[in-house]
Amino acid sequence: MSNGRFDPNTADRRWQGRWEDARSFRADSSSNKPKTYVLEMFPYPSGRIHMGHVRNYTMGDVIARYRRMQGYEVLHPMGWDAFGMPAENAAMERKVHPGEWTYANIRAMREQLKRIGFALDWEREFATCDPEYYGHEQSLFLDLFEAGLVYRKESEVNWDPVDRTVLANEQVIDGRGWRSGAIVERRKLAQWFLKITDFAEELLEGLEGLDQWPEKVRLMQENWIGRSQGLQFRFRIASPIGDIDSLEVFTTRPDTIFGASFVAVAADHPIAQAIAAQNADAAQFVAECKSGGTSAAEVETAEKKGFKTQIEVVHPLDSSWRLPVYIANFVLMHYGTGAIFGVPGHDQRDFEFASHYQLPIRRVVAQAVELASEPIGNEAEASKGVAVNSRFLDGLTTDQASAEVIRRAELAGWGEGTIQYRLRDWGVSRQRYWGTPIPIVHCPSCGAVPVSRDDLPIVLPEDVDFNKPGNPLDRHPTWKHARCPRCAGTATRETDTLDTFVDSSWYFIRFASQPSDKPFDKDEAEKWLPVAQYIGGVEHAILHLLYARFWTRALERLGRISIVEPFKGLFTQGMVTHETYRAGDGSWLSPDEVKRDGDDWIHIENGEPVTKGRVEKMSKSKRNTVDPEPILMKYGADAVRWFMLSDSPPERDLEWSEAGIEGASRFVQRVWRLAATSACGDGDDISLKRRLHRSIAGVSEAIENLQFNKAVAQLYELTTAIEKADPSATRHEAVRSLILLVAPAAPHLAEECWAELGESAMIASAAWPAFDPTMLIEDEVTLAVQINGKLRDTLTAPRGLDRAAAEALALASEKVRRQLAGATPRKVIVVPDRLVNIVA
RNA sequence: GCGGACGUGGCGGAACGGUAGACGCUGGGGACUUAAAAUCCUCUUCCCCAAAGGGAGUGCGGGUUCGAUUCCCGCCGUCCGCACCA
Repeated sequence: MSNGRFDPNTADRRWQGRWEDARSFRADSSSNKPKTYVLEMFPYPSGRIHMGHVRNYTMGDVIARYRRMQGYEVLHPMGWDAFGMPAENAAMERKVHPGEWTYANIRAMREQLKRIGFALDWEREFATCDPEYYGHEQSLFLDLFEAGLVYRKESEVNWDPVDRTVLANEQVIDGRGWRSGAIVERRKLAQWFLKITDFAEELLEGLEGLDQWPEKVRLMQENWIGRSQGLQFRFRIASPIGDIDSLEVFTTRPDTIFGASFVAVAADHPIAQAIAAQNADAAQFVAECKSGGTSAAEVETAEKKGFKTQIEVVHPLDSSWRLPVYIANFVLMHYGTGAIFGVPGHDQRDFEFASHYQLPIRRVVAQAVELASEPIGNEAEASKGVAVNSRFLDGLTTDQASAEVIRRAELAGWGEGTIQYRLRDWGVSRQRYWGTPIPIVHCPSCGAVPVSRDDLPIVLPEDVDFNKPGNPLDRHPTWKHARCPRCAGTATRETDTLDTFVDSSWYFIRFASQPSDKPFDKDEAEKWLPVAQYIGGVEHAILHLLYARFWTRALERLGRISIVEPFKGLFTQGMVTHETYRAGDGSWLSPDEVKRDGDDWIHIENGEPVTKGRVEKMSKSKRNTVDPEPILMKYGADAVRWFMLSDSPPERDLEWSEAGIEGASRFVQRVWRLAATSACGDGDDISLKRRLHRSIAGVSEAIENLQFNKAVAQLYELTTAIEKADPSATRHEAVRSLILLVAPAAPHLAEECWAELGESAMIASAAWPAFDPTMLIEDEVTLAVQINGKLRDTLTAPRGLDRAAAEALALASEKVRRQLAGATPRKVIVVPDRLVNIVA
């Protein structure tokens, strides 16, 4: 065993078995050690682990193992985000039950994860499709329901008339259903919503405290919540239609109120609907607006169009001033009040609309009062300035004028200063089978009634048929028939299931505490929460993270938990990428279908030339994926883990390459050789000792800052230094320390080396090495000598040399004397122990 | 359109305002070997030069500074998020 190569094929399994037997990574909530919670975003059980998972979980594992070695009790769990559409698709395609398919995938992926040797507490594993988990979720839903945070409202969905199913936006391709190819309709269905908007302000303010989150993610959430302050006010309709006698609008620029030329409402605004009911032309225009696409390109190019109604409204600050009302295609029903007043001079959309319909374009804001009569050019001026042509507002700044208009509106009662959010309530209804059933019963006399808690979990029926279109829950022969929990009359179960984002909004709490009689125990959960370090992809920067933050705050409001932010530290890792290859006919080729031929690439099968494309995210469609499993078989877990941490900074993309994994594998063997050949020598090697302590400090710092690529580089340097050193007691000690430093990233190798060095305990329970700060200070330093900022020489000098001595030393340099050629320096800058800059 | 990030050798990337290119990959040369693999040594930013040495250089143009990859201003390019948000 003490010579030859490290053999991961036997070693990996052996140590994984030892860890499992010793329950090395079980998180003990009764431990006296300080606790920490390391979590990676749990995977969807698609059936196979991909490189993105490997990278994500390797990073988390390094943190978890590093913390454990530092003496923390670490919670590092794993589970499965197991509900969702792919299981239903598989059911349709392969005639397997979604549950059967999902659990088979979980078994396969669990084995794959175990093969990589992650320090996970598998005793806490669960899947969100376990009735136990979603039963608790149903009870939490009822908690929110009782707290008034759940409501039902009509909402539009994408409806596939052939498959008779609701489609997600991503399933609508060019206006057609992805499977049926049928033209998708917009249908209104009564759906359940969670009042996330109640928390808009808190969720926004809370971002400020998240100083261990990437700035980018905080900004994305901030923009998503989209707070804007302004005036909400009512126009009186000159001639009321039916019982509608006023029209409410929202503006962020009340200061431009005297620049109004028109008022416009969205096509689905009640006023537009009322008019369309009486006027065929209006009805046609409304229909046209609804059929327009919402893609970025279409929106960009869509012309601003309107339908002029017969209605006029009265200007709130001048009762003799009438404004025409249009139905306009660019006004959105879901923002503000679904109606606007148009100020063409100072809003680009309004400008385009007014130009089209020859409406007045007035200047009411100028950069200076003197410029009041400057005409508006060929685009709107949205910038702030001073009010002009605005009666009593003239001369006030934009902010002052806005405040004044709000003051008058509130005084006179026709409007009030308000805050609008872009954030909308969270629609959680999904017309699908494979999800958490919404625990509600619809009773003809009592309405929507929550299920009795004694009946939880409401379990999905097993005997479902995916061969017919529509929601299997809805057409199941018996499942939906129920008794009303209130009046015991005949009633119908809700057949919608919850959005899978609900499942992932509290799983991190369940990991921390999993009693069987309730979703979690407050005290137990709070031993671990909040998650100290959460790691996942940026694709979840908005929705998942916002929903989880909301859910946690909602539970806090209900007194169920006393934390408000679930994730203290967040890290978003980059993607794993690979080169792409295309055959002559443009079809994508996978990496194992091509080979190198000098500087070119050829198709192995037929020898034809292959075009090498861009490096892109690994994806099935580009066929540039690399399956981790054969790589793990060939190189072992540690080489793969090591490669995942090397080279690229973790927040950036990592390009997979054969050469890269080879390099990682070489390093694993180098460390093994050092351990296998190290002997207890005699004597101190002070320079190696310094090098070692610098490495311990450097690697620790790099891991703390999640700069794994830097930790890796430092370990390479240390390894080289040890290899080059002569045998000594220091060298043997350095090898021991190296093994400890390498352990979080390459744990199997580390265990094997540790045993080889004669240790009887596992390195999994060893302590992280400490460094001696005095060892970081060198007694000789290299002084850079510059002339006018250009490097001319480097000198070795004792540390702590004073300025005069350093200057003298520099001026004595042969190279400096030659460069100066007798000239007298005008000035000399000395940075002690670093450099001397001679200004000539 | 709005918001943000990034731009350094052949490649991935390092560099408290202070020796640019650590470390890895690739490539060249060499050692060991019958040979190969493995391993080890060595070179590898560009230009001039036999060498010693010199010059240029962190997307482009300016600025601040004794000194700028780093700070400031203005461009160019790439990528990401949001998007008719009133």
